[in-house]
Amino acid sequence: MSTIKDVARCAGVSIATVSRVLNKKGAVSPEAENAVTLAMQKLDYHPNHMARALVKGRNNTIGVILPSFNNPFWSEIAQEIEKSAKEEGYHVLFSIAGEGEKGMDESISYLRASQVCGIIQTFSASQEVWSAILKHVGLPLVALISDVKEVPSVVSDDTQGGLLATRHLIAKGCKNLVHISGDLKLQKHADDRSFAFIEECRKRGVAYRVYESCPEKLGLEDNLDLINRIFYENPQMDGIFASNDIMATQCISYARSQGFRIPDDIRIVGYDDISISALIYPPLTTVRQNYAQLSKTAVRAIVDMVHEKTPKPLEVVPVELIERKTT
Amino acid sequence: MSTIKDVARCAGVSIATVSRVLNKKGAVSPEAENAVTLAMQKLDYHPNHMARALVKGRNNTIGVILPSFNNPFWSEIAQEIEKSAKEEGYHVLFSIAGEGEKGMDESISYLRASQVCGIIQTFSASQEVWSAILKHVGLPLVALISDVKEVPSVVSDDTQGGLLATRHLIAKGCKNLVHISGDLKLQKHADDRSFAFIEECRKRGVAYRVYESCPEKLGLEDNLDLINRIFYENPQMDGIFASNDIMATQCISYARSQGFRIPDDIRIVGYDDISISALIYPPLTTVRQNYAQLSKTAVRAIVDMVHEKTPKPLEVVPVELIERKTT
DNA sequence: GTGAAAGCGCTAACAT
DNA sequence: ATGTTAGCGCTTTCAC
Repeated sequence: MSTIKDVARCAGVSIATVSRVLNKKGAVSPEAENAVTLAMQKLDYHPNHMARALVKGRNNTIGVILPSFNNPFWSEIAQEIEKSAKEEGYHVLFSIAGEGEKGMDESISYLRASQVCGIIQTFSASQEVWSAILKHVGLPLVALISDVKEVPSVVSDDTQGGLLATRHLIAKGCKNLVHISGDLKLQKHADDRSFAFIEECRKRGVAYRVYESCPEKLGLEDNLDLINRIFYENPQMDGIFASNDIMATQCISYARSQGFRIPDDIRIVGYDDISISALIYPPLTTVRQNYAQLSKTAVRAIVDMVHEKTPKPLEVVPVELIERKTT
Repeated sequence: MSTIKDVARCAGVSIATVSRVLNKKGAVSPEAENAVTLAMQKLDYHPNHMARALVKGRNNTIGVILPSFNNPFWSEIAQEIEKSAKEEGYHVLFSIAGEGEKGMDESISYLRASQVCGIIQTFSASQEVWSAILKHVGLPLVALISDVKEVPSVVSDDTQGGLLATRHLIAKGCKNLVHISGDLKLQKHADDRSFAFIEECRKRGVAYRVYESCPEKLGLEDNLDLINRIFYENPQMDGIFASNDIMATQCISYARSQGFRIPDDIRIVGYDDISISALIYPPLTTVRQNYAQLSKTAVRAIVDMVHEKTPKPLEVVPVELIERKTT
């Protein structure tokens, strides 16, 4: 790998000049510039990010902590963050957090050691874990999806999402609703979907029941057990609001395998609108999270913080009900 | 952010000593070690990866180029690579390649500039593109999924996969098969699935037809057009072998929406076994690619190359037919 | 066992 | 307009 020195020698100039044309900073004569450009090509020169980051103390890289790539939801988020970051001239360094607090600590450690200039954190964690982390981050940090009091957060309008889903089900004539929530112990922003569901059912006098699932466990089998139980315990059930599309998909499969017709016997609405939701049969009615805007806002917030601007403490991104064929 | 200097000062030793305890290299007195450890904790010190990489000329980071996160297939690969790399003591830097040759060039540029010590490349590209790239990589490179002559490659046993799928369909009594292949112009290893399909049909005297799809386009709608056409042109069709699970899922949806019963009227087998395939209804019969072994082998190959060992030019990972309910 | 010093590839004053 | 030089934070000889 050739270095700036090689280029300088080859072009017959000093390294400072090379650096100047590299960064388009400072004045360089056309001849020199030409010589340098040529030399760079000839030597197939690629500037060393590390060295540059070292001297500038900055990386132009945003660290992103994800719980996993298992749920396509996170992949979509990852992809959009990458895109938004690129538009702002930043790179992205992903870290998949292992289980529990330790996993998250490791991720943060890694990202800090990599000198990222900010971290987007998507992992839901209890308040205590957050507090512990916040003590020693010393880096711009924003929470995406999960909402944390002490940190600028960007979330979907989950109350609205819950409302939209519930009202839609009721409007379609459902009288006996079941909601499958995420892990309510984590105090996630997503819990608002569940609260909205409950409140709306109460207000409208619709019978309802809430079941709590252990989410990020990817316990696909655990989910199945839960769904099994739900169907057993709720023979009257005519509508399900699942807190994510994977769960909704599993409900559809279970229902169909038991001979229920969808939407005639049971109506189902999901949450997220991951890309397969439109592909399955019947295509899933769901609440779409705006991945692009979610990601862009989070990236924007990091960039702001890097530039010493203080972003809004909470950004709420609108959601949208996508009516397809399961309702 | 505290540096090694701060730690040294705080511990009352030289930076060399700090470096020694940091790397557990060279002899350090217990007292000194203690003082340093304490100082590191007190200052919340995190060694700077960049600086370390700069001086060592190595990163312990493997670069991975992916076409997108859109198909869950790639997410699963990404996740497994991360896992395998961690086990080998490496980090992973993902780069999502944009469209075409330029996107790939940019990705490679970025990864090289980031001083990764090797690149795992999953993107299918034409032979010319590959040749152009190979000229100036100067870095351990391995091709995953896509098979490239000049580069150590790790692939699934796609011939076997195609055979398994085709035989299974025939064994179930199908007489009129359709295969939806990927983009055959790219000369991917995956094309072997198609060749195996064709050969087996010929050998067994089963009527067949092959349709080519433009894959990585995520043209979900394009896919739909194609499927539509396939059903229109093949009223006799009683079995489909799709080259990936997403496509298979779309076939199922289309078939069901047209009133076909699965598997009674049409049997469908997919390829990949992405995690949702087991969740949809009916659960998809498919050829499972062994993500874990695929990834581990690729990582292993990079590590070998870093250590100046030459890996096998081609590793073929077995596949497995997972029979579920669409056949 | 420990410290001083050189240098990894680069940028940013400071000279010229 | 261009070159010289001092570091960025770290590892690694080489003395002591």
